[in-house]
Amino acid sequence: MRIGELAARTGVSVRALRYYEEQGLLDAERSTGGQRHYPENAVDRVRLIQQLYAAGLASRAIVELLHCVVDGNATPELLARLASERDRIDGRIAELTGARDRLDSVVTGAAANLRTGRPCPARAGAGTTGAGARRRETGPTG
Amino acid sequence: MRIGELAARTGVSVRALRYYEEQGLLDAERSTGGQRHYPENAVDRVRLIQQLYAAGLASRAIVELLHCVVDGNATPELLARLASERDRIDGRIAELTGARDRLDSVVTGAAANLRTGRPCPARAGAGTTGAGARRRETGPTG
DNA sequence: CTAAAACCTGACGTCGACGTGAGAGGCAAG
DNA sequence: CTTGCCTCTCACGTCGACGTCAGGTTTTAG
Repeated sequence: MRIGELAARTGVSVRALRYYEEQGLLDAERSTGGQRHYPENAVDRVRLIQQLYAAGLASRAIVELLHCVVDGNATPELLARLASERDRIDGRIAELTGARDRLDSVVTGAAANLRTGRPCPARAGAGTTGAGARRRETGPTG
Repeated sequence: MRIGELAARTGVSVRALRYYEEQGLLDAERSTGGQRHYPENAVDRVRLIQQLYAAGLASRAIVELLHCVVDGNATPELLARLASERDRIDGRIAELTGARDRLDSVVTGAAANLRTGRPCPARAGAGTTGAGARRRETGPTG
């Protein structure tokens, strides 16, 4: 298929597909006219790339990973890097979970305020869920 | 405390603290000489800001959230936005979890390759998918 | 054939959270 | 006073994954 169809089927832009090729993430055969032609499995490949990008991996890391997946070239160093990437993702998940809980407590508290008509619980003293909402602004203007 | 101490105690750069002020996330009293002075609770404030940044919230969203937390101004619209941010974080967590599992299977499979000396399992069963849409390619060991 | 898509290669623009360097001023100590 | 560190305000630089515009070519439809 040509680049437009691949873009449509994967949901990524044509520009992005060219960018992937530029980064060595995706290769294509060329027609006599110079147009790119992709095999069916390019769809899955692009989806994998997207997933890895979404995970926060840089294109350079993805390139190496793909070399492993596609060419079967895996060195212990690469594996170590990928494992470390994995751990970083784990860390991010933990961060996000913490932040989500925090945000949750803020939202919950604020919603309660709307109902009670009182100022934010942060001022009243600590969080409703106790998720670290002790943002006691013992400060300036009231 | 002055900006250098706040930076040291929070682990963020001086530049970042000035940036937060520029974005309306953090305010400071000024000495006659124009230097910023922060109260103790600024430490917690900065940590909250960092956590929200880490969660992927943009400074604009954080500003509004802080207005809620600090000033007690929460509109239903703001709450809806924050709730939607929360859901986005949830989505990100799901994305990351999926990507991590995927990465995991690649690493595990590649490690198995190193031991067996065989090419990547992606090739062995590649057929149409190439990059492996199926995460069943994980090796026997774990 | 023509016209219209779709595609091509550059190459500059974007956005966000700062980094970094310049040049000048504040602040405590001697 | 001077020294020396910290701080101030611009204001341009960065990095990554593209967006977008320009100008030309290939493919497809009629």
